[in-house]
Amino acid sequence: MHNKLPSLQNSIKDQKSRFSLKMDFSHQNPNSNPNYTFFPENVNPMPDFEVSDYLDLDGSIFDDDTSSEKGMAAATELSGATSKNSNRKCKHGVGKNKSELGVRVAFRMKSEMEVTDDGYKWRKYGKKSIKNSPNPRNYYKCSSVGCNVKKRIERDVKDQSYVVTTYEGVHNHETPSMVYYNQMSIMAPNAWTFQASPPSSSST
DNA sequence: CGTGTTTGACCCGCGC
DNA sequence: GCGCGGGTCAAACACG
Repeated sequence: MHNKLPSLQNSIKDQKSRFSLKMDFSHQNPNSNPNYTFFPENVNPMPDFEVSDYLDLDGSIFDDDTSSEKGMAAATELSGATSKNSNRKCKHGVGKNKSELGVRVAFRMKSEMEVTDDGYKWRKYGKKSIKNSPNPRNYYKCSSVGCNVKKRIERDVKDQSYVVTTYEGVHNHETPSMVYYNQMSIMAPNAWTFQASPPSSSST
């Protein structure tokens, strides 16, 4: 259950932290200027966006608030929808089973947008209408070479205002944004100082 | 022209 | 054995 793998929790929490980072990215253009990560403190970049649950679909549920009930419901649905897949091999061996891919984590968040940018580059490879769900499920693969991480995005059946994002596997690379950030930090460390300062409120 | 999306077809496991 | 449902492929297409 919870204590099966300490590294698992760390991995999940790491993904969550990256996910939080991504929300910052999504406010600005994530690919052009990662230095805009830090939005003005007095501005809520995405007022309708909040991570409510994050789940390990192998059975454990990590909830950091009282929304565990919702998380449980989502986990039940998702595990039901994916349990078969966890036991089967894809026809071409492209799809790996759980043991090969690593952890599977589902984020359930309130968002108007179905596609949110988490800093990684994803390529859509499928779309499927799901039984008992009015909304289709979208399938994405990480575009990075050698990275087999996948994610599924679908709207919550019970609450359409929530989006369920299921990550399968762990990235073996940094986010493109972070790579860019690191490179720029090395090449021109001073270039970042101007924006490290809080946004000037005197602009009004 | 390179890259990403769309979408119909196909494959596979499971339940009946 | 058959049908259903979910996951993936890959050709065609769109776009910058």
